[in-house]
Amino acid sequence: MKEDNKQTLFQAIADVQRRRILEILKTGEQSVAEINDKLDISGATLSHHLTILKQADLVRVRRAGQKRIYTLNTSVLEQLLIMFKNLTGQSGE
Amino acid sequence: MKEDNKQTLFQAIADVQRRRILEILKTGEQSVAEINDKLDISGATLSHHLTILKQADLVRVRRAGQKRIYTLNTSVLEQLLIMFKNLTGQSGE
DNA sequence: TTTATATTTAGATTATCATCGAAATATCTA
DNA sequence: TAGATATTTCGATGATAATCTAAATATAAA
Repeated sequence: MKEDNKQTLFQAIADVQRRRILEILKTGEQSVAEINDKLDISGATLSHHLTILKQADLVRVRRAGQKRIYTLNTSVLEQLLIMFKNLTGQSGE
Repeated sequence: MKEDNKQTLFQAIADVQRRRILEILKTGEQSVAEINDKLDISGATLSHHLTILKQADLVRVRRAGQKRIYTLNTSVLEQLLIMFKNLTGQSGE
């Protein structure tokens, strides 16, 4: 993975709200409004965070009527875990 | 682990120079000057990054004459790996 | 004890980032 | 088509953060 993408990924998970969004999405795909119910930030701020997570390819979106449904992208999460192991030399076992 | 410490950890690894420092230390303990030889930043900036890594408890220091020798703190790296796995929902195997 | 070496601290600058309210866009429904 | 709902975009603001040079501190050597 290119260093730029790596940086985008590590940066994306550096924010506590974005990590919360990822954990919320772990429980299943959800609309923006549903995610927003579980956080204490404005819609504009949530939208901003979702943009960053999208850029990092950590989440995917699809439309459903007026709603937009966000899901986790597990393959990138796997890559992230591998990069972390490489970073630290931890085998994880 | 407290959310504050978690944030400190994720923040610490969000910077590319600090990740480089961790990778440099993977090859073994080193003095500040030795680390600096492998990076293209000023001594002051390196010192700043080392402070942040120390606060996150990702590295440890000991003195040896005028030098200060930095080492990785593997136990915190293990904890961080666990947090990564939790975040990503990946078993890692 | 003066000088050299190693590293940190101080202070300043510039850039990035999280956040908000308001406005814009897009879709659906009546 | 008009109004309601869902989400994003705009523009601004305050807070952090990365970086540098210069000065300070600490240790070692001459």
